[in-house]
Amino acid sequence: MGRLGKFEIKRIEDATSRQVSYSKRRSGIMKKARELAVLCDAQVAVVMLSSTGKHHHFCSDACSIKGIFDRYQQATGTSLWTEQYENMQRTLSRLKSINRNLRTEIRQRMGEDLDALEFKELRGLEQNVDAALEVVRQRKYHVITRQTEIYKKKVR
Amino acid sequence: MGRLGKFEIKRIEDATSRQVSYSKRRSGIMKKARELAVLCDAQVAVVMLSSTGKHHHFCSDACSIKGIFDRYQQATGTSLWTEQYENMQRTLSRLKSINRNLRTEIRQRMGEDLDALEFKELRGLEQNVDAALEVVRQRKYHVITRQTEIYKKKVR
DNA sequence: AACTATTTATAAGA
DNA sequence: TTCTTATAAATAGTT
Repeated sequence: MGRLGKFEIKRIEDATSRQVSYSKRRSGIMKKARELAVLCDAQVAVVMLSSTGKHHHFCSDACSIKGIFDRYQQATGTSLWTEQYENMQRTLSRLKSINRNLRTEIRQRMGEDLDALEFKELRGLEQNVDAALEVVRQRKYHVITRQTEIYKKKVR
Repeated sequence: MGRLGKFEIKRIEDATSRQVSYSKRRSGIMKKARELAVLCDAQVAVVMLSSTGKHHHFCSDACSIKGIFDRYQQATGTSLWTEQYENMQRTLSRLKSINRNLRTEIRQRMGEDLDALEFKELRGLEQNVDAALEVVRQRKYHVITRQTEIYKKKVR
């Protein structure tokens, strides 16, 4: 027969009883959630993961858990995903901007898109490119010289 | 005195009663959720948004709603945010890679990091930088010439 | 916030 | 799982 007395809230050790309790109480909570949503015109979402790996959920309204959670986030001001998401968005646009600038710099170093530059900037760019040219040239000579020496050794 | 009869589950029209009911039933659901979590060793998350803009939640475990939802997502296989998130991650690393390459190109055009380049590449770079230098130089002369003309006109 | 008449939920048993 | 039943728990209406 029924319950014999008050009953303590602690983990049910017997696996079968635990599962039966889960099933019964789950439907109880779902019912309560639905009632609360209807009676009080509230939005309710319930998510449950059982110890056996099963999962169930209840969701008022148009049954979009994501929707309710997004609204919850907005309401609480605590951003669960939003913060991370917005961080990524910021990083992304920052990278894009840096990228644009790098491309512009390269184009200018290639002699393109110079219209926006003033005389001083052009002079700076010229000197910079000139110096770079000298370094590249020396490096080239260095490489060709070393290669020639290696070749001579082989022939010898 | 107490409840006089069975009572229909439909929106409570009286705002005060609705609010009181919300409050009472909310604590009821929270209690049930906690009991389920403990008794059945389950993970439970409940989120509620009242019609008056208040919000409450219950969460078993270490009280991370995000955690439970992430696990729920994993369990159901439905990716609510994951897909979007992974897309952004991909875009981000792509941009970072492009960025790295652009920086390398610039450094090489500045005469740095040339060790990795072979002779052919160095010769190509030299020719490219040389041509660019010529363009920049001509542009500089163009600008200085025009500026001088404008100055002469002003003086005249 | 407290009370209380009823309805509900549910543990244990079948 | 589903039903039954004894009992505990929840709660609508009232104060």
